[in-house]
Amino acid sequence: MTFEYTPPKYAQLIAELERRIDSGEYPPGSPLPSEHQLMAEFGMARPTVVKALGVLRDQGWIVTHQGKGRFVRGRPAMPTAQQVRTGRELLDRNEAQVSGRLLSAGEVEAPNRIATYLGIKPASPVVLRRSLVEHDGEPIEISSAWLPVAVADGTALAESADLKHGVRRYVESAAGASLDHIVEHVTARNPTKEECGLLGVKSSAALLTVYAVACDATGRPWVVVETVLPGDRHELEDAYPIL
Amino acid sequence: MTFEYTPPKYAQLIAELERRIDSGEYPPGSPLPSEHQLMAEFGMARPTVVKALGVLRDQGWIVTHQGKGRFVRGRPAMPTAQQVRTGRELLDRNEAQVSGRLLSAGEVEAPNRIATYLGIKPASPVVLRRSLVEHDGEPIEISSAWLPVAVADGTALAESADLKHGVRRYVESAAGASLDHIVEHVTARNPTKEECGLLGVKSSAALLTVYAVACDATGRPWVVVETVLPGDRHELEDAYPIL
DNA sequence: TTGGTGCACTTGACTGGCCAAGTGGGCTTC
DNA sequence: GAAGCCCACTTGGCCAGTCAAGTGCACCAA
Repeated sequence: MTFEYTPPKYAQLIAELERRIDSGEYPPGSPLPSEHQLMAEFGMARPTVVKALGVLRDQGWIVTHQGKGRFVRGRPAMPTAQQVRTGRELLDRNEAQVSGRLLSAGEVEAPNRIATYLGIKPASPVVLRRSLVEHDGEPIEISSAWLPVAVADGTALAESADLKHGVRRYVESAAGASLDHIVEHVTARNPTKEECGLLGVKSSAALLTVYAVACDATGRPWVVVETVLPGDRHELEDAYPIL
Repeated sequence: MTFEYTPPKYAQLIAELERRIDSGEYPPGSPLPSEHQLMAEFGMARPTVVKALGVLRDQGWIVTHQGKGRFVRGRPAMPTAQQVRTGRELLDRNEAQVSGRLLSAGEVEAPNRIATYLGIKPASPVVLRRSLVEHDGEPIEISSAWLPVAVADGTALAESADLKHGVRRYVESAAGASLDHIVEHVTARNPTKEECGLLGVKSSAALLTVYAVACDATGRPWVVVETVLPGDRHELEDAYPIL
């Protein structure tokens, strides 16, 4: 019994056209072969050709002008499935894979900012799990996760043992739903005394802090992951289309 | 002579299904009517129904499981056409509309960071246009635009007069191509002496700095717009999907 | 020369139909 | 009763063709 997988025809056409654009055979600005030419060359019906071209348009490879044709834009410079984002990385980070040490794991009163993000009353009890992340023996980052006690209850998140998986896995099983999107808040501030000692920076240093609120598909927040980085050693990168 | 515009059938189906999901008629988690049921109800052929459902899936309204059906997720919480982004706002900002004053406009040597972003040699000549932005008489932000002289030449960008349009307009006409996407770099640092005076902050304050590199479709950088904000008075927000 | 007409070519929207593949429940058979 | 098969229903993929709408150029007439 053999399992042969042949991709759908339209996917083959997509791959071939991407190859030709990448190779320079279809340089940016040049017109693509018309739908009928592609039908003839690849032996496909028109809807199949159109479907493939629609995907290429949605991904930014080409632009179409009704009555004129389709024109090459080039390999989309924007990574279509976005790049590494701070919040996503924090959510899926595995404590066993990054070197560092757990600072605390337990119940605290929610600071105003965290309470706002989680949609709960200030000073409500939340579970805070905080770690110092090191690289080559140097402290580089303090990362924290804040959850309502109702979510953290019964999970390993409030325990002092290393987590086997990222925070996301625990939250999703407690939530019974999958996390859908992240809202990030970035700001700069001076360190607290504790952070000075942990990160080994002066009290006048500028810290970059990122709060990432992870929500389900209905927009309900489930967890806030936070990271604090010395600004002189790190920068965040992000890319997005204009308009 | 009358011009009546009737949207395509598939667009009408999209609108109607979005309405039903929004109204709660199709609550989250519930199955949508099958393709054949929708064909019967709306009098459309199957490809038309499938096209509409494909758009709803791409926009995050529904999920599909082959063999089982399509299921409602709810109104996508992620704004599909993204929200206001710092870099985009800077690029399209009109000097006549924001209150502030021009600090400088002319040729300087490119700092290392700017030269790297623009893909030119450090200390190459670039045109720097820098403004102090105020709100209610208080300084809140220093915004700058950096361009290779070849791009700025012949435009109003190097002149001391107020710009009639945003930077983007001038760059696009000089480039002969439209700007396609932005790569943002965010970091935190202490202010320079000059910035202390302009922004009215202490020398130990934490400043949030955003560098936005605007590129065309081929990834070539054309301009860097920069903003410097006191971290205690501003924060950046961004939302994106998980996976 | 200039202006307008018409046609060829392009993409957009839609129809009606086909077969394949995944899912789940009911039925048959052991 | 349990295992396995079959079938109905779902979505995925594909085809052949129609009509509409936008673009540009060749051609023709004033």
